[in-house]
Amino acid sequence: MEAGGQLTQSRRDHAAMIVKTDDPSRAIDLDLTFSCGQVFRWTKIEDGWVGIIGDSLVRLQQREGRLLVQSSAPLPKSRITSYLRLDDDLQSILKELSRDREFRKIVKSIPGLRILRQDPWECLASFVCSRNCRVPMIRRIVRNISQRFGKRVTWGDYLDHSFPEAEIISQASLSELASCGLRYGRRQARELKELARLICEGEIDFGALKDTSYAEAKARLMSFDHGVGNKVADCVLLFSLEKLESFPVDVWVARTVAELYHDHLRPDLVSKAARGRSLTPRDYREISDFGRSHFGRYAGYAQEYIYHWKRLKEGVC
DNA sequence: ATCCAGGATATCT
DNA sequence: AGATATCATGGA
Repeated sequence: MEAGGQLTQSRRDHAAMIVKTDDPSRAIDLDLTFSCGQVFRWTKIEDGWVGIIGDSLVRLQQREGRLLVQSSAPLPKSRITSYLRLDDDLQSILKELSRDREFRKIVKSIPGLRILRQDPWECLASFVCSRNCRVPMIRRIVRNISQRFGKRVTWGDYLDHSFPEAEIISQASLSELASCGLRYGRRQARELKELARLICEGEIDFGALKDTSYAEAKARLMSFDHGVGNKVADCVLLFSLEKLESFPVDVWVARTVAELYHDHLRPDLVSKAARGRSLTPRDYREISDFGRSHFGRYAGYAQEYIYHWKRLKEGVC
């Protein structure tokens, strides 16, 4: 191919694709969406967010009523809109969730926060690693795993690594995994390896889980005793398996629900959650079930708004 | 130093 | 079935 053709090809790859977000139903705030603790591998560089979708390095820039998208390799626009869940009518969802004064206040303070549609394996691995960690540490662990086991991707000045396939992790050494910062000695490393193996062997089939009900998919994910309990399962179901009714409960959500909706919970649970005490499975179920019954089919969105609003208010992030 | 983090599991009563 | 003990680490 002649030089002119290559230049044209190169320009086409690096030209910014425009995704329109001017309609209120497609509103999105990248800062809120990437820093709300649902995903751990996007970083803000200058005025853009850089991360990986599939095997491509992607840079997203927020502009008035639109997003500018650039990537190291051509990506169909549908891949971007799917990842960002721009197919969710955010305006309608938030309207449906705004059933009380407290929640309307929350929505008003952080409009444009969206749930993403993540890769299930990366999401599962991330939240298995999340146990006993704060968000910045989760980010570091997931980054370490990617750097050590993922594929190197470069694009201009940017360098990053894809998240390693389950097959790679299923063959990784425990000590090498543990040295990425996983907790509890080699225990979490073993859990991650076992989960990777189950995925490779088809025992965990994300496609099938997407087509299953929330309750069945959750029971399946929790049935292996490899580090996936209530909380991790709910996060994976919400952030990567289309279960928007999932209502994950961590210490922040428990505390905030106890504060805002104390009339709906047992008094002893309210005081326990307010003090940040750890929850029993029964406590977890009570708060999570409340979330689903109060907010309905989009309870997961409500959970994420509550979580991020509280953390911003407390100055944690 | 002490406390805590987007908890899960094995082991009791 | 529901409470309790244990796991074990970087950072504030």
